Amino acid sequence: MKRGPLLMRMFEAMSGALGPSGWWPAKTPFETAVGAVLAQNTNWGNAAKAMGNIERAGVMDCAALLALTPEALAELIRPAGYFRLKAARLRALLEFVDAACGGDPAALAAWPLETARERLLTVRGVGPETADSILLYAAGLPSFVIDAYTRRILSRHGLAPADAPYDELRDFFMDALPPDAPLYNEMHALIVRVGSAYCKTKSPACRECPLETFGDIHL
DNA sequence: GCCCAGGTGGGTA
DNA sequence: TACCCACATGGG
Repeated sequence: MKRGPLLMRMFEAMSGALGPSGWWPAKTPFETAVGAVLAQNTNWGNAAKAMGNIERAGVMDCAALLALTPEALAELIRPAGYFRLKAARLRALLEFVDAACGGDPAALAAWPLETARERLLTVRGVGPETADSILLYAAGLPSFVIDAYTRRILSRHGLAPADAPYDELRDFFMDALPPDAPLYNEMHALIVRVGSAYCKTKSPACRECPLETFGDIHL
């Protein structure tokens, strides 16, 4: 089976079992971008606690966050882990968003996709996954997001090696699927939902997984 | 107490 | 280029 139809079958299997995702779990493009940094290598629940702290402090805004001292920002985001590191990364992203997007990352949509991506990648602390998350979920541009769950699911179904380079896996999806942001959005959301519920690091747990019988190769 | 979670960048050979 | 490591909290 060609890759496009295969991926669409995978999409249908997950979508049929789980229903619509309504992702990213943030209210605005700005919150989405903040969340993308806070969630790096971190349980979403912890990132959400940090987001709640920012919200309650009344500083969920580019200028307001930039006005905080690095120490105050770090303290607000402590529950997200790596809080000193992430305070510096978040600040770098905020400076970029302020200078290049007038404080709203949704404005990235005014640029061609790969141009916006290259510029985001110049920000210290923004790697390919964070950049693609912002492009897709905050700016609505069709940039497919590869994360740990995507790697694990592809590799467990024999579709790609787990340690393949990021951009290769991104191309794996983008060469096979039409450049459709809502499709990429929901596909990645479903992958994370399936991955976090069924596809654990240890013990494949494919029983009851919507992808248990997907494709010819599965565990 | 141990393992894990929606990465990234810097250092060393 | 290819590893190896630091970064840190909170839940199961």
